[in-house]
Amino acid sequence: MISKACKYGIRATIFVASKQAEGIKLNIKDIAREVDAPEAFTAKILQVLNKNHIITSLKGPYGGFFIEDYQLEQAVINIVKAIDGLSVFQECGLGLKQCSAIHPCPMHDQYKIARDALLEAFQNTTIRQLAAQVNEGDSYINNLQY
Amino acid sequence: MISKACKYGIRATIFVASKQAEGIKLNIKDIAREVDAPEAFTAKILQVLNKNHIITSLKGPYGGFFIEDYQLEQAVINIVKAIDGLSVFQECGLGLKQCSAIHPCPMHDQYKIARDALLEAFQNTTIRQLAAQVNEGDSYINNLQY
DNA sequence: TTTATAAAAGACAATTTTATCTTTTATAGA
DNA sequence: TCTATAAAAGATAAAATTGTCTTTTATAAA
Repeated sequence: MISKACKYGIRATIFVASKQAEGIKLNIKDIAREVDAPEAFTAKILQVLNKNHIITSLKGPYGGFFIEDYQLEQAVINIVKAIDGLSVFQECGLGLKQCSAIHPCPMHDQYKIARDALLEAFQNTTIRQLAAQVNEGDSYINNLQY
Repeated sequence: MISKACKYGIRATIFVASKQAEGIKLNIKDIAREVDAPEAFTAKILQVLNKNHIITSLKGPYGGFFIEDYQLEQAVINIVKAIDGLSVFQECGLGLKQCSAIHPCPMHDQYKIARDALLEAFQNTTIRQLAAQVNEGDSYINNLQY
């Protein structure tokens, strides 16, 4: 569906966003711990997110990751775009290289409904909205430990 | 979303199903060529499909793959189940190990809509329906060559 | 300017998925 | 029974994804 890297990236972004009000910078270790993702791998992903202006980073002491106001308004699809690309939202459900209304695979219509629902989910949701949910305690970005 | 193996498997099954009326058996080479999939890999996938009673195979001369009447009525989700398992239809969109109404990820509701649409697509479609579409020339299981 | 800190960059390793090749087994017909 | 045929099974290989470790670069404060 969406790569693990991308899922880690979204969770990390939401976490950073959820701390924006506090005006602090977060380091890799804290982010990885919070979202339950491998630290070094998370570092690589955060690098990509910074390069794509999803979040912002600053090196050195008192450095770390944070998110700027305008970045909070971005739709989550931009995170997917930065890490996985947009192909999930375009590809054929049965793997045909070209699949469209004029040369459809047998599942084209039904699959398109699901794929468009996915697109809508990621397109119509901003990072700010997700962070707010977490801050209000309505949802979570980490795993329950049992 | 769904593995390449699974997509090959669905296309192969539809092809075999589309030839049912002719009462012939198809060999690996012909199936692989038709659905534009690597031959040896397709062989492995057909093996799994046979084991899971999605299609039927017979060894030896005049052998090959075919589909029986009762197998045509199966929903495509059974192919996915045989090859990838059902986790796509259950997993969290952000990769949480447990994500449900009581411990939701921030995208739970929107993602569930897409995931359920996907489930519906695969659950409410039978192999017979897809084969019929192909036979009527309304859709395709191979790539256009350009 | 020096030192400590934290991310960036680069090299590498493990795992999973995709793909191929060889040998074995089943089966039909001569 | 022998032979030819086609799938099954098994062993590998290649590629992609996930994950780790080390070195370099930027920056803030003393």
